[in-house]
Order: sequence, then structure tokens, then C-alpha cells
Amino acid sequence: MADIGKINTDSAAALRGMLPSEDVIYDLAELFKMFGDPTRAKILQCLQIRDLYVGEIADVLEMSISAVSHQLRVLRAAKLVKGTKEGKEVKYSLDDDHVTKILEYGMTHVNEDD
Amino acid sequence: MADIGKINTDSAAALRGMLPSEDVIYDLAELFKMFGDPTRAKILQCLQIRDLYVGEIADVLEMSISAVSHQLRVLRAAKLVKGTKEGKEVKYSLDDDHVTKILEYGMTHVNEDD
DNA sequence: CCGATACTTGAACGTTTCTTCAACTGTTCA
DNA sequence: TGAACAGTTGAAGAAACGTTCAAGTATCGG
Repeated sequence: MADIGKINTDSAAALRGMLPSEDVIYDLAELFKMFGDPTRAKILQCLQIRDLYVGEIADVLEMSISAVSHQLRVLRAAKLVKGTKEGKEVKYSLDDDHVTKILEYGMTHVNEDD
Repeated sequence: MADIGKINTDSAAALRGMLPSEDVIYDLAELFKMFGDPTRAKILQCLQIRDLYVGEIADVLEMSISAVSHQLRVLRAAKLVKGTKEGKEVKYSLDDDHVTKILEYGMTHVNEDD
């Protein structure tokens, strides 16, 4: 029954057409990936409290400065944080209003009883 | 100047105390990880439109049934989707109200001009 | 200028992740 | 019963990821 196959194929194509474009989906996944690593999630949480130097973040998270710096580079590339040089130090801050809200929303979910 | 070191350490500890617990952060990262893969993001978008059988999802995404099934297992484990057996087939649906809102929020961010 | 401090960067590594393939279970229907 | 269909599962391989280590740049104080 070739027709049934055809119907399914068409319906699949119709649904496919309703989804966001590949580019948007990819960007969306990239965004959520940022929150999907505990170290990055913690860094973002820290920066919600206040702007911090790299060394301070490392102290708070009890991680090496290098590891933190690598993750800050990733978050910078995703435009979620920005770093400003202040003399020898670099002060990091959130670079996006959505960060707080996305994080908040995730927390709401996580804090719920199943 | 040992005092300065002390002050920084204390301040780091203070900040650390303001963060969610390790467990919560870990859960939060796990949640966002689900949205952080394009295949899973697409599956969740599909299921926002309507409930679907595994084969339908595979058709829409133009992926193998096996690949889709593997990701559905992951999403099921995260309690974001649930599958209901209907005869030979299994119909999947979203298992969480937050999914739509989190996805929406991400979309808002992604669709913005920098 | 020199050493110390603050941070960045690149390579290396072990781990995790995602897809594919093949084998398997369960259901329908002829 | 057995062939066809829908989906699950485990193993395997490739790619992506996160941390560490060592080396590099930049800034400040003496």
C-alpha cells in the first residue's frame, strides 16, 4: 500500500515544517548546553550574586583558575558573560538578562516534588 | 599579608554558601543537558505539537528509529517524556509542564538580535 | 628592569556522548 | 504458526567535552 507510506511521509513533512529551522534549533541547543555543565551552571549562579574576578570564582568553586578560565571562555563565546579587565584582574559579569530567568525556571522545575 | 588571604577565603566561603547545593546544581545541569542536544531539542519540539509514535518522530527528524529510541530513553529517564504502548506502537508525549516554558524561554533568547 | 600576581592558552588525557549496526522482544494478522 | 512490523537494547567507534599541566601574556610594585 504505497498510499499509506505517502500519507505518513506528507504528515511528517508537515510536522517538520512546523518546527523551528535547523539553525535556530542548533542555537537553542548551544544555549542550553551552557547550563548543562555543573561547573558552568555554578559560575552563572555565582555571577547572579555579584560580579567576580576569575580568582574569586575559582575560590568559590574550589577549582583551578585554569579550569574556570576555560569555562569562562566558553560562556563568553556564548555571550552569556563578559569580562572586563581591571588592571591585573578581570572582572566577570552576566552579559544577558535571560540567564537569570532561564536559571530560575530550571530551579523551579528541579525543586519540585515528583 | 595573611589577613587578606583570610578575608578572601571567608568571602569565597560566604558566596559558596549562597549557591544551591551540589545536588540541586547537578540536577539542574542534568535537566538543561536534555535540551542541549539538537536531536533531543527537536524531539521535544515535535511533542509540543502533538503526541507521536517513535516511527513518526523518526520520519519527521529523518533519523533512524534506533537513534530516536535511544534519545527517548534518555528523555524518559529525565521524566520529560513518557511512552504509552498502543498495540504494536508506542505513543510518546511530554511528561512535564515545564518543558514548553523552558523551551519557549530559550527560543526568546535565541530569536533576539545581538 | 625584575619578580610576583592574575589570567589565558594549547596540548594531552581520560570520560562522556551520540549514532550505527545487529540482535532481540513483543504484537498483529494471515 | 510464522512473517511482517514497531520498537528496544547492547556493543562499538568516532567525535566532543572538561580538567590538568606547562608555558605564555599582561600588569603592578619595588
